[in-house]
Amino acid sequence: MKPSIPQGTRDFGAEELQKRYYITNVIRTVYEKYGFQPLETPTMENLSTLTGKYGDEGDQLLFRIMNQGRKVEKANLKAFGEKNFGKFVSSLCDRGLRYDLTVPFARYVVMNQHNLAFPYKRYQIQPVWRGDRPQKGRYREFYQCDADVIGSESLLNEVELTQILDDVYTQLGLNVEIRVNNRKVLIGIAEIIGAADQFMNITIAIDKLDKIGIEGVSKELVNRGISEEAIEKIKLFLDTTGSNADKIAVLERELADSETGKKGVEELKTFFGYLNKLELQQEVKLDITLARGLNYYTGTIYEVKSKDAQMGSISGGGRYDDLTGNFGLKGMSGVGISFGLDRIYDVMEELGLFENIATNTTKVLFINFGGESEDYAFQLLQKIRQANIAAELYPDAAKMKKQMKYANAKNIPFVVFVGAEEMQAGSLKLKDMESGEQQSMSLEEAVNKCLSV
RNA sequence: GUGGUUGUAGCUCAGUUGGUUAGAGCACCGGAUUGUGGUUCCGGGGGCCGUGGGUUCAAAUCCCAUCAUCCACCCCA
Repeated sequence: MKPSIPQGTRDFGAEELQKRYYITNVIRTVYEKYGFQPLETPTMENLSTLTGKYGDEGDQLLFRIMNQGRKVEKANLKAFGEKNFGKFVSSLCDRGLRYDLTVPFARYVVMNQHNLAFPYKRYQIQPVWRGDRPQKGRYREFYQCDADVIGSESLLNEVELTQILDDVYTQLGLNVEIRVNNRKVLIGIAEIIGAADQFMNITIAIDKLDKIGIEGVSKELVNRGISEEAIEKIKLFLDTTGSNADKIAVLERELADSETGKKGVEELKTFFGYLNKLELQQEVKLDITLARGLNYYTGTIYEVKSKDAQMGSISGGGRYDDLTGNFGLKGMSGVGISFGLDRIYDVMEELGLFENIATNTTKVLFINFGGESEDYAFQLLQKIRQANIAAELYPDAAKMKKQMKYANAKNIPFVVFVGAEEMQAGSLKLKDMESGEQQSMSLEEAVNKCLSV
């Protein structure tokens, strides 16, 4: 049998993991600096928790887990006979793999509402699964690094999440554009042009502006059944250029007749008002065409893209007013962001940003000469580890060449020889593998030398 | 879900109009070198040519199917 792994999944070796840990450590540290606390939830959730939260498209991408044992009796054989396989499969599955971290978080909040201190700020770094066709920057199993605040409507939360985005990407050495918009503004636009019921169709179409241009968007809108008159009005909004303040001024003027729109504009003004008093490293841009985000977003929405690499969004997020409402807890507004670890990794790899990352490996390899010297080296090994130095003794008295090659392959900077001479003298011989220099010294001297690197 | 790309050694890839025993580089193993690696030199092991079927005297090469892969669309991190 040829070994293989499922489509869209990957193994991560030592080198990749070191880099991935580096990224998540930066994110975790920043999250904690802003007062977020960790949470982990199960890999699988009940399907009733997951379905209906991500739109039809999302539901189709959910990985379902087939029932086992007698539970297969629940299978809807009638649906199978009618070739309604979607329904048939659903009748066979009660659970699924988590599709994101936000919905499990909402479920957790509702289940633990009496024990949590609100506003509750949690971060969560775990894999999620989507039954998408894999391609560049898209995997079926990938890590999200989420932070959410729930139980507070203050826009200060939005501001702080933006600071977190800025802080993390600056620390990682990435040059990004943080795009911000507000769903209420989008709803306002839909109202003003007299197509409030077409809100989703409109946002999906205008979201593609930077990809297919204004003509492409017009065509898309026509296809989605929007009237010519409405499309002309939409174009007025899409043409808006200039600074964030300029754009807000235009929105304020044009959306004066929409209550929801006005609210959205107010929120943007407050948000940018705070933001302008901060010194951020990355560019934060109001983008009226930004519409992405899952179904549940209702206010501010975020999206982050690398300026130097071609890659979809590497972070996303937004405010959702009623995520916990589905689970019976009303009036809980939340806002959150998510870093896409795998895409950030791909971008950093492409830009060569990992070159300066110190990879932790064994610092010292003891060459094994067998017999008494093996025993002696083993004792020294214990002492060097007590000094908190990562060290290992080659477990077999293999040929010197083989042991040295092992040190090279693992990028071990120091090799220690303890043979008959050294045992006699009570010393050891330390070799610097990079320079090739070696000298006899005491254990203490060797420890100091290793610690100095 | 739709469209396309590519599947040959552990890895990256050659392989002519179908024609002897399918190659190279890197990696691996052994030797030159029994207490010193990276460089060099010599030697060696490794392949159901993705899988199944078909055409042919003859298939890595042509045809069909299937699986996998990467890319684009859709959607998203």
